[in-house]
Order: sequence, then structure tokens, then C-alpha cells
Amino acid sequence: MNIVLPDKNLKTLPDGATAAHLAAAISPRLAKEALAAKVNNILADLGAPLHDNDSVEIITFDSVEGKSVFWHSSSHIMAQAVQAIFPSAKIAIGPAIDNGFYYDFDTDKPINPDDLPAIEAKMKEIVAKKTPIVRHAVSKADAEKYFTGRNEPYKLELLNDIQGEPTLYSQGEWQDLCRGPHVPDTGYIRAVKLLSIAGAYWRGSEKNKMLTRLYGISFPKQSQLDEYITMIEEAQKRDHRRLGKDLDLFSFHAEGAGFPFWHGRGMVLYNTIMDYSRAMHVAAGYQEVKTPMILNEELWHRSGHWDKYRENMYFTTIDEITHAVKPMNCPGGLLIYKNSAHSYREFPIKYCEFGLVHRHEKAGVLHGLFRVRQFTQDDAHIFCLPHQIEPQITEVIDSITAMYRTFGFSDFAMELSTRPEKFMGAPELWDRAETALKNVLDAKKCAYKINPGDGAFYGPKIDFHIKDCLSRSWQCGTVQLDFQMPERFELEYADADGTKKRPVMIHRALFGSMERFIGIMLEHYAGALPVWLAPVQAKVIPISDKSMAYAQQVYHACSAAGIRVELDDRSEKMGYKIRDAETKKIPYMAVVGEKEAEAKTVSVRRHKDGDQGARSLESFVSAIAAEAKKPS
RNA sequence: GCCGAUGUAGCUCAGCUGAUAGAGCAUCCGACUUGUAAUCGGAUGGUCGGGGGUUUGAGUCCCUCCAUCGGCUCCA
Repeated sequence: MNIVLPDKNLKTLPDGATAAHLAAAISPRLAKEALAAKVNNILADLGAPLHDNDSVEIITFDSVEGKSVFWHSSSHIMAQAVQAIFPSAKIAIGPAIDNGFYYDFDTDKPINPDDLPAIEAKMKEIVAKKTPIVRHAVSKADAEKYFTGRNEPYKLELLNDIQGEPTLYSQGEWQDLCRGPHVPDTGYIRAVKLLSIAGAYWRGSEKNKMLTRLYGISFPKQSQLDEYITMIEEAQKRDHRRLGKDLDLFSFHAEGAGFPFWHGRGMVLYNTIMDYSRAMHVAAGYQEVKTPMILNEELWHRSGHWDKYRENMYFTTIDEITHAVKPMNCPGGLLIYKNSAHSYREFPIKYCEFGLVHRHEKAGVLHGLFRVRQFTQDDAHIFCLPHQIEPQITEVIDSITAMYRTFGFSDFAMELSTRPEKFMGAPELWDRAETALKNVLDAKKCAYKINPGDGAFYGPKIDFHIKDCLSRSWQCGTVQLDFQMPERFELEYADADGTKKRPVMIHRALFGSMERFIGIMLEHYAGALPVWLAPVQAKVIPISDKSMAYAQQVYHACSAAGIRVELDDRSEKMGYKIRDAETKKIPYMAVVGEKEAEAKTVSVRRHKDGDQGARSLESFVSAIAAEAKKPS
């Protein structure tokens, strides 16, 4: 029979050959690295028989699919090991994820981190046996009998939902309900490490029982595992919570969980970003506004927040009337709009606001600057005519894209979120709004993912997501189209013919949350911020007290040029001061001694890059001042 | 909110099966006056997250609350 390879070449194999035979026929190396196959674009086991004219691609660990198969098999081995050690543990589900695998268990007593080494050791035993992993097509009745006998309620529940005949995969005595494919035998999983234990709800619903989830990672080679562990350790060093502490930017205190305290250096960074954003908005024709943080209950009923968002709001009483601390800025913007009569000639009307919002996030979800209870949105509300919707959304997407590039992000994901369960307004309006957003994305040829049901309660949205140091993805920018608020607040404008009409509202934020964006940026740069953002741009380091006078001169020259500069006048060795400045990730160090004082120069040292040699004080100052200017 | 873990000096951590706490760094004082990632000596610093309990005796054991970490659920 003939097999079509990915490069369209044909390979002739004897009848009855499998994907494993094909791999062997192509090269010994591929035979060794093969994990599974893609037959006519469907993933299959290496042992799957091939047929004449099949298109076959051999899958190795190098591909995303290969990793997924490898990790899926690893999760089965982990489950077998757990049941060997905890015979009463019930197995739930165990898939591969982006970075490794997990398996959920229901256990009598909790599995502790102390138990992980024993489970790992058991896994290694199973791996050492090189037990074949075999696919079995069985009848539903047989599968049911098997899992009933094993007393596996979760598997029975899953089985119940399967259409058609189920498949089981066995490795020796142990079997699991699984679509597959899997690696040919347990011996493939040579390097494995269990990473963490966590709770996870059965089928992802908080109404269900919480199971114990074990996370792990595995590789075909030990060296790859070592590399991965080193990579994780490096990534953890750039955790923004760590950097915030080390660089003295911000802190958190038990006195107010989820409420960040910004320190002096952190505020420099914060204000630099805010100044940049403000200038950008003014240039784009926005009017900056500021609306109150506390507004009465009635307003929140009118906006719909009371019904849809109350659990996340904070309240206070003023003169016996309940007031809410704003969780969003939109109602304030709406009141400003309503404060005067509007003409169709004015549109688009664009209000922007650095809006400080408070949201009661559940205790367990707080996470550094990424998830807080108080944050500032670079919010804006655009009121426009229906035909301006698409151009306005296009403009917003362009400015988000451009701004992220300015801050060094080229890798971000876009997601379109559609009507949620808790929604306001007519479904037809929602359809219109969703279509408008989709049209813009399609016209701009943006790659995006659709999140059904993830929209805001008043409208669908396009979100921008950036990944943190451990590749967890966080939403930053957002564009939301809203036909509801104008309706609820009875917004009007006079059209050309003098009739009153209703404008459309667009909510948008570019950073999303200043706090979250700063956190992401710190991780992105591992704390070594570009000069224009660095809280301290240059440190003057005198070699000894003898050159202190000249060091002060250098300091004042920098300071006068607007450079954020500090002088290290401590009675310490130069090496000590350099080390200190390096650990603080200060981009420039100006080392000055008697030689420099004599020649009116500075010895320039760049963070990480080391000694750059001497240059004149004047050119040093102008070079940094130029680099420190914010990008246009 | 849920599951699990953790909480000892400003920071990073040690403190075995219970006998009222230690190190390094930081800080302060003194000496050194130095050429590209840590000079030397000395000193200060902790009701061991809060509260309750068991015990002759608790950093250590138990309960509870708070915070943090990893996830789940939820979200910018």
C-alpha cells in the first residue's frame, strides 16, 4: 500500500503495516522519537493499522500534539501510581495542558506534598516496566461493568455522557476510559516531576465536590526536565511581587488585603505611564474627566450594576442613604453626558478618566497587582452615532496595538466575548453589537478567539490578553460596545432633522488596569525597565570620598537635565555600590574618581552590560536625557 | 468562596521527637579612601501572624481567625 507523507511523497509499505512501521521505514531516529501519528489529520496510536492512500504524519515530542500525547500518557501513569498508593482514591479526569498534565482524584484523606516523592517513585517503577499501553474498543456495557467493579463513580458519569462506543486504554492491570491516543508503552515517560497539588471542582462547577488535582510535567529526557525546572526558577525570579519588594516599588499589607501601597519609586513609574497615557488621549481628542468614587444607590439600580454586580460592590451610608463605591466608571460618564444637550455634530464625544474603582474580589483570587480590590482603569467612554461604531472601534484597537508595542509587547492575544447568561437588553441588539465587533476584527485581519458567554452584562467585548512570566494569561485592554446604558439613562442628541435620537456608547480601556499592566510590564522586563520608565535612571558612584565633590557636580548636571539620578555617597567600596545599583536594576551608573574629575568625564556602566568606558560628562548627560524621553 | 500548603528580626532562612530563639544580608557606630557585582570590626533588632486551648512548661501539639502561596470557581 502507499502512504502519503506530509511532504506529499509516497512511501510503499506492506499491507497491515502500522504507523510505527512507517516511522521505522522513514528513519531509525524517527522510529525512536515517534510517539503517535496523525492519520488523515486525526491523531492515532502508533500501533494503528494504516490503509492504502492514507496521509500520515509521525508525531514526536517536538510538536504541540506530541507533547499533548506524551503528557496525557504521563497523567495516566500518575493516576495508576496514585491508586497503587491510595487504593481508595477515585479517578476523575486527567488531561494534558499547555505545560504538563494533571489528574483529578477523590480521596478519603488529602494527598500532601510529602506524598509526592512516593507517587513519583511509583511512577518511575511503572515506567521502568515498559508496560505496553493498549487501546481497547469495548461496548458501553462492558466498560460500565468494569468501572462499576472498580467502584469509579466519576468514570461511570463520564461514560454515561459518551455517544457511541467507548474506548479504554490499559497499561497492565490498570485501565482508564480514554479517547487516546497514547505513547506505545510506559517506558517512554523517562523524566517526570510532580509539581503541585490543588483543589479543583468536579466538572469545573463550584456546586460540585472539590477534588484533589495533582499537576506534573514530564519529558522524554532527564536533561529536558532539568532545563524546564531551571526555566521555572528563572521565571519565578521575575515574579512582579518579588520585584515590587526588591525594587521598593509597592507593597501589600494584611491591614488591607488586595489594596496596593505604592512607594516613592513605584509612583514614579506609575506617574510616568499615566503621563504618557494622558498625552496620548489628549492627542486623540479625548476630554479627561473625573467622576466621584461614591454615588448613591439609585444610580446603580438605574445602571443595572445593582442587579448584576452587587456581590462585588462595597457600600457605605451617607445621611441614611446607601451609597456604593464605584466598581466601574461608566455611570459617572453618563451623568456628564446628560448634563447638557447634544447635537449630532459633536460626535464622537470621547471622555477619558483615570478611574479608581473598588471591587470586592473573593479572598482566594487576589494575586499581587494582577488581581486587586482597588485599581485604576485608564477608562474612556465614547458616545457616537451608529455609523461611527466600526471606525471608532478600529481606532481603539489601533491605539491599543500601538501602545502595547511602545511598552515592548508584541505578543498579545485578542478575544471576542459574547452575550453572557446574566445579560441586559434585547438579544437583537446584542447580535448587532457582536456583529459590529466581529466585522472590525475581520476587516483588520486580526487573529482572535471567541469566548462565548464572557461578555459584560451590558454588551459584548474585545479583550486583549498578555501573558505573565509563568505564561498565565491576563486580560488588559478591553473594548465594549453598549446599547444598554444609553437606553437606561435615556441619552439623547438632536439629529440633523431636529428629532431626538439615542447615541451608542463604547467603553474601552487600553491598559485595562494600571496596576495589572505595571505588574505585567515588570515581569516582561524582569524589572530592568527601559530608561524612560526606570524609577531611577542613573546612579552616580564616587570611587572614594576624595572624588565626592566632582560626584556631586555630576549628580547636579544630570538632575538639571531632568534625569532621575541618585548619588551613592556612602562610605563603601566602589564594587559594593556597583553591586547595589546592579541589583536595583538601575540602567546607568556613572563611576567617577580622580581621573574623571580631572578630565571632566564619567566612566559609564550599563546595567548587565558592564563597563562602557569613559565619556565626557556633557555627552553622558545629553545621551541619557535623550534616551529618557518618552517615545512619541 | 472552595481545596491544599505556608506564616520565626526590614529581607532570605535555620530552629530534631515540647524546656521562653539563631545565621547571613540590610540598618546604626567605628576603622579603611578604595578603579567596575559584596572591606573589616562592633552594636541594635523578634510578646516566633492574632486569639484561645492542652501541658509543670508551647516557636514546636490542638482549635479558631487573619494574611500569603499554588490551584479551582470568578474577573481588569
